[in-house]
Amino acid sequence: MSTADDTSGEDGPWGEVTPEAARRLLVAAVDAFAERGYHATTTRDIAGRAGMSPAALYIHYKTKEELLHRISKIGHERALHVLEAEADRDGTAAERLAGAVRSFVRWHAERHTTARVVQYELGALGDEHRTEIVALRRRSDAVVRRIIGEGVRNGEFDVPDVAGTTLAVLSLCIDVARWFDAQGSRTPDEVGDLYADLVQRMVKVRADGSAGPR
Amino acid sequence: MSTADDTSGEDGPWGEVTPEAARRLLVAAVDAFAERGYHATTTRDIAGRAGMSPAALYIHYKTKEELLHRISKIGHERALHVLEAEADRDGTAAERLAGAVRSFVRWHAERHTTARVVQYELGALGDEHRTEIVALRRRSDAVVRRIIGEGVRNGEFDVPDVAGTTLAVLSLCIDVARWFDAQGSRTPDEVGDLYADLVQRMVKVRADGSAGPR
DNA sequence: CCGCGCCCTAAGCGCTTGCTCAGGGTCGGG
DNA sequence: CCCGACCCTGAGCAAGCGCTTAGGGCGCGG
Repeated sequence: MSTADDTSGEDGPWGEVTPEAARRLLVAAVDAFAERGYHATTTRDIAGRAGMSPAALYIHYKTKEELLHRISKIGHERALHVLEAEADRDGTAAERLAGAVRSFVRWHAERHTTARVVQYELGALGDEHRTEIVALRRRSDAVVRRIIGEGVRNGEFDVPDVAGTTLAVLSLCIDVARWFDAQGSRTPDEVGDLYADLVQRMVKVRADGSAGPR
Repeated sequence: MSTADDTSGEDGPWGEVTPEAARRLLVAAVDAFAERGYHATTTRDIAGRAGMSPAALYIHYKTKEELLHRISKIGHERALHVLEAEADRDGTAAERLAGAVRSFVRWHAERHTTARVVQYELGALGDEHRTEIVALRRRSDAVVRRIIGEGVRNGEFDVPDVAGTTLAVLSLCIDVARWFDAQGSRTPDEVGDLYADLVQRMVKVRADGSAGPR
């Protein structure tokens, strides 16, 4: 019946999708795409979950791919917003990195249904739509890279390969969407705290004075 | 410890697929599944890449899903073998963990086409086939957990949450298959070294005597 | 009451899908 | 020469796909 989507702290993740019927279709599409994948989901399935006939979908969306694009764009924007909000706070680089990882991971765990579509189904987008989304992802990368770079510059962090470590941190967070199980024993908060700690350890200078590898 | 177990070479990992035509079909399927995804790949596409007619596929495989199963099973077995070989070496827990991560990551980068199919398309397997594969994945988890647990017990590692950290380490390695780009600037060896170092930092005790989080 | 616009549906079109099947090359043993 | 055995193909079937179109139900100004 209901999905894990209604546990959000905001009044509604898809509140900005304006005609109510269009929103119902979009939420149904998120569930279906997350469960079966984009290509294995039929327009009849989406419409059925929204309580409509297959034809109703095409009143609100031009194609099935446009639905995916809307989901992917809004999802990426939300995730990027979460990341930027933490990155723009005051505090040490370590505090901001921990906050960013914690919030970003929590978002991917809480909203793992959406996140799975957003992360898994990039390849199903058309060419122009995909390049638009890839630009959003590059901004996420830039946010994390900036924090790590600042930490390195002011001596908080010891990171020989900033670009590679940024990639690894983002990869770690994003992959939460793949394995997180709402029925499992870990809450999104717990995973966020665990990951924030692990990432801290990856970047912080070590008191024993050992330099980086090589 | 076996000497002639080298899996390198161009046709490398699929040597055990015995009729040559069946192997050609399987390699074609790996490429197609990795490029477009299982559900977006047609049997005509696979057969075409192998230089055969669509009907030829069904002489060697009963269904398209059986092809995916064969790929997924062999891929998981190879990856697990790589992991276990490093875990069974002599040395400290830190050395074995670093070796396991380095080899596992290198495998996912070098063979990222196969790895992508293996990791992305689990959900497209039938029920019995999927449970069989999930059992293999649990064994990978057990291997890493054992090393980390040993390091904790003998004081090499400081890991408050062994199960969670194991999950994170495996997630980090596996996700390499998603983002690794053969045309990119990083070689599989470089990524393996980088990741082995990052994982070391995640688990090793810190000389400044700080305890874990909380 | 009518008539118009807004949403929606029943029906179905053209095409592709996974898969089947009767038959055709080729080759070694009689 | 014929013979199955072995692999493979051309043609195609039933089902399902994304998407379209003609029209129905309903609220509302007149």
